[in-house]
Amino acid sequence: MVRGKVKLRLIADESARRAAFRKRTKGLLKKLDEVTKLCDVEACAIIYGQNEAQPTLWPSPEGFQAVIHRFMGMSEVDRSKKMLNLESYLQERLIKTHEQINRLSSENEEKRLTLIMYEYLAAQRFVEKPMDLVDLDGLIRLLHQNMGNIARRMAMLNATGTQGEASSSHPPNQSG
Amino acid sequence: MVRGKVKLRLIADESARRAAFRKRTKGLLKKLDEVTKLCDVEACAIIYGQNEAQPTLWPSPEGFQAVIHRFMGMSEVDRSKKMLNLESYLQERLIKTHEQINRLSSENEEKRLTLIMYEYLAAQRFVEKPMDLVDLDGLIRLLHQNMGNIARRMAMLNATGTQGEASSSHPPNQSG
DNA sequence: GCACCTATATATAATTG
DNA sequence: TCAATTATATATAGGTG
Repeated sequence: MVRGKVKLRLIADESARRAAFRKRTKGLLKKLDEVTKLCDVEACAIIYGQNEAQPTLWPSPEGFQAVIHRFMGMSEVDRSKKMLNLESYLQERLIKTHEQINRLSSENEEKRLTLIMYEYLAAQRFVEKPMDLVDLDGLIRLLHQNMGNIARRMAMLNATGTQGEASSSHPPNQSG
Repeated sequence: MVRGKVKLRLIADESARRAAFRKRTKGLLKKLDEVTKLCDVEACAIIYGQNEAQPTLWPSPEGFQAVIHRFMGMSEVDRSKKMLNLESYLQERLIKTHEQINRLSSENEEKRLTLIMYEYLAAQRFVEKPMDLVDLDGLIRLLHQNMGNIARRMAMLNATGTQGEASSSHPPNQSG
């Protein structure tokens, strides 16, 4: 019997498949480690094993996050334009949101969403200064209490600054 | 001279390093392809090459996004608890936000933020039904126009349903 | 720089304990 | 199931055009 050589399709035998998965994942991560060290590049990977509760993150949960955040941030160069269409990315997020709405319940989820809200408001300058980064509960209360003011300011800006066109991209065109 | 064997540290010669990078990246992606096919697992990877304008995404920009969204969604099981601390994740986002505030200018960024806002409102049920997924500009107008109503409903919910505690995590404690 | 080549190093399928 | 072994397949460093 020939050793080695397998066809490039799903390994039928389950335990053999798991064995192959363990070995190959190990090999893969080693290669990843090598290429990043040898060539000084940043990289990360995630592998969702069949029976694994947790996906494998490389180089580490934190390292993985860091690289993903770099990617998701899309703020260094305008990678985004060539890599993925922004509109379709937004639409995908929107769809995801709808899928998730029916599942929302936990307090943590509420916190997450409130923070997202804060991101929006801060970016739009509807809230003035960085709030305490630690007290999320306080942040939530603060946002809710201030919704009236925020809405007012939004309405004002909307009334004065509206371009009103739903067509193609032209910047707001206001000087310093 | 001995062929093969290199030490696991940065390759000093630039062109040799780039050659190694190309070869090894190719090999790496092949291995990734193999393990996913042989063992039927979901995986993705991103590699930021030194001189590359775009990072290499595997299996494709779209496939990469899909896996990352699965990960970022954190809604299948409660991976999040073990994998990363939610609070620290939120804080990191918050810091990122502040870093980005000073750079915001493009219309696209405004759209992205508005959509984030919408995610929040939809999840909180402050907007009733899925808006048209295509007309982002319309969505933006709609949100701005409705901020008054939204704020009113928020204030009401806040007044009636407030738990008011800023302490540790305890669920709202409401039965069926 | 790239494509190919070939010697060598490495990864791993199949087997054994 | 896991670890170790070993035969084989594959990846790749260094070389050539």
